[in-house]
Amino acid sequence: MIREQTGARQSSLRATNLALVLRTVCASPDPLSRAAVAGATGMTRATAARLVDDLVGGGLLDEVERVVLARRGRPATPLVPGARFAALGLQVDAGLLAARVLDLRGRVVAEQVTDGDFVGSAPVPTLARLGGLAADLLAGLPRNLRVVGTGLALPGIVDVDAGVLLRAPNLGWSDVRPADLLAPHLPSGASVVLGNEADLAARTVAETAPGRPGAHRDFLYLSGQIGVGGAAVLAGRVMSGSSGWAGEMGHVCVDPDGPPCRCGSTGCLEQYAGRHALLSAAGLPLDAAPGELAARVAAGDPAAGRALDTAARALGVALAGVINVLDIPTVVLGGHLGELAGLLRPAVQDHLDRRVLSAGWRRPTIAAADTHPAAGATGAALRVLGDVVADPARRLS
Amino acid sequence: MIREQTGARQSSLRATNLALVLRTVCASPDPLSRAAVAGATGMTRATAARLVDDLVGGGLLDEVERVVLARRGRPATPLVPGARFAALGLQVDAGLLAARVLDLRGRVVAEQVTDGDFVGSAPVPTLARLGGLAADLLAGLPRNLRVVGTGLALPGIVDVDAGVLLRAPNLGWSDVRPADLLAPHLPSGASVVLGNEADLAARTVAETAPGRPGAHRDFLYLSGQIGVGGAAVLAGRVMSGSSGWAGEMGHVCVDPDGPPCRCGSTGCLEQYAGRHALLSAAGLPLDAAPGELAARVAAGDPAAGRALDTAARALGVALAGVINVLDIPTVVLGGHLGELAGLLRPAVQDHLDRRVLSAGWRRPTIAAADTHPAAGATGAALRVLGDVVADPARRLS
DNA sequence: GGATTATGTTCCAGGGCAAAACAAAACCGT
DNA sequence: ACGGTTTTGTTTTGCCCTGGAACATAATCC
Repeated sequence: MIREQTGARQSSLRATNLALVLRTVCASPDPLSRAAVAGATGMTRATAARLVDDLVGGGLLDEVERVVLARRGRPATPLVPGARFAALGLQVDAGLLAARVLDLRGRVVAEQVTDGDFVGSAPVPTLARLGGLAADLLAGLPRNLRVVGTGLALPGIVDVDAGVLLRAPNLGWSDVRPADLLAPHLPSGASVVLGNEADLAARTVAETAPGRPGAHRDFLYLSGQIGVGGAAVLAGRVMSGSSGWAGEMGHVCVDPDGPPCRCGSTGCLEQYAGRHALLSAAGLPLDAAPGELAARVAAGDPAAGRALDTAARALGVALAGVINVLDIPTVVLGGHLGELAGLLRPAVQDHLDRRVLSAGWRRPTIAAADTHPAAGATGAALRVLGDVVADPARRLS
Repeated sequence: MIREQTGARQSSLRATNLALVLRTVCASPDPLSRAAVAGATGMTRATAARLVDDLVGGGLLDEVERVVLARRGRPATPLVPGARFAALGLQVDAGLLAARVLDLRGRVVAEQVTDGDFVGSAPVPTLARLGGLAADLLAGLPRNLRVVGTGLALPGIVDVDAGVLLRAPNLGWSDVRPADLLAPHLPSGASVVLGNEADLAARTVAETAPGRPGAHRDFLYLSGQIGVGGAAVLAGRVMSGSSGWAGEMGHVCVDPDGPPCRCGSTGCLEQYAGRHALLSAAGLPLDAAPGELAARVAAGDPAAGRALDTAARALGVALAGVINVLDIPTVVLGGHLGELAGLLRPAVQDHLDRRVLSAGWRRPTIAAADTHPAAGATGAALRVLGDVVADPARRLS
């Protein structure tokens, strides 16, 4: 007999409503009162107040000083997400290591980002170095801050459930269990959740703080790194696929007769719009900044212009295919593609208008992510805090 | 103030559990007893029995005669989905009109399928004719059968919420509101839910009866019609995109330098693997059966072989892209592609193995749907009955 | 024919929310 | 200054739903 799903009981009701209240407060751009929570959720003030009290008791919500407000009636007690809860977000990328502590309000409590070249590095020392960064960060935190978990963003294919990095081409890693290597540096018993870097970067676009919706809720995120990663976000949730390996948009085939890709296929998007591909097609060194390419295009350099056109065409073809399948007509460009968004947009838009079937009804839009460095680390922390927001009852008990 | 979501109350709890019980019984291949429901859901026998009693009272579950079973203890009362509830599924396709009544047990209570050529037909008479079919069907039903709603499968882009068929290229229809045209023939007050034909056909793969899981739960469905439609199914749910326009896999670009498509793009999958494209590339008339093509390939006809190879390559390229983005490594072929699945599989599999990034960890599989004619009509009925299973409380009150 | 066993039912207690009355703390007007 | 008004937060009461345990039922087994 297969357990379909567990039946809901009174405590489930409570857990659901606690989550709803916390989510409502987190989602609001400015502090809500108990009465406002009741209004937003349709609950009675009595019920909302009781749930809020419990959340405040557990530290998941804080009552803050009321600012002067010229309004009639008894003054409200403003509620904000609890500052005591935080999560550690880590990131390993080809060019950097990052550790960042984010609290439930979405504030960066502490961070440490170090540049470096980790292409072809060995997993053990690299993760040990990252663990060291994390340990330093945690040691300097206020005593009363509760770090509820750790997330780690990795540039490759990750088996989330098993906690294994299967393959990270840019790092040259495969079959690594980072949690085991990080454990010595983290507080004992701390769990480490893995995630794909693009998925987690996309999450920072979907939510600006734990539970707070960002500028877009439905979009395709394209992360321009050495390769090209991506993620599809629907209703604010990153689609991770049936095994969490989704979002490899860099290997969508743009031209079956195109150049071979190291993945074994031919004509992958990455071969046209990846950072290395773009720069070398423009005749620039591989470590040049995207801004340099933009400057050359502006100066009328024909090779640079051609490289950009080729990339735009490839992006258009690949994205149109994805949009036709998923019906998500908003594209957010991150990484070097975000920096070049201004130059890429006209041509990409043109291709999308022509190749997306529903373009006549809803024209696809292209936006640039305002990426901060190491967005993956922030996303990893958001991922952990998202669990807290989704099930606060577990933290109360 | 935006209403986040409504708070859960006692009645929500009950509604959730009623749905859970009904879903559990529907999902089970053979009848369950009250105690078995309790076991499967983790509820106590008392609670499960109470919920079952309510569902039986409302006709959503039936107690059936117990067959002799050599087991100790008080004999159980077998429960099955209620036979009183049914839904009407309709379908308009380029080659047929169909009306089918499906009950909650997934049995076809009545059906009527008529062939015809509706390419370039006028919406009003065609839908009137379909309405006539439906009316005849409904008139002949047993008096005690409750038809809870109507679903309509259409071969085109549908705005589900607005109830508008935006564009159906094969029919030559655009901006049609079928509900208005069907209403005169249906019982007054009956609602008509629209859906894309491929989405609904995919649903028949995902569930064999209302709430009963089919052979696959996560798969890409490709429906070979005149064009090529499709749907992505994740966890048994058809992904309809942010506006319900998803699944247009026929217009994924396979080769940007390929032949122009009537959609305005170039090198769409449909131009290689669509029924017309395949047949004409093989030198067959457009109304030939897929079996004829298969026969020619078997006989060693070079043109037919080339057509099939081209289609397989295009399918491989397009599907690999989708699998890389969505991580759904199971493909189910329907329509003429299903009939040719045996011949297509080796080459498509080959392309997928090479182009899917995660193929090394989980090899993509290709299956053929055992399509019955007018699967869209069945899917449309399943869609309506799915609402009943999802919220039985509404039917009790 | 009694013991055993599994199913279905009945009864009571506890937890959680709704509704309404009540208390509190501000602003407004005279 | 002081009562009226208004909005927020709290308390009380009642209802609904599930859990748990005891009981009733209907078969098989020995």
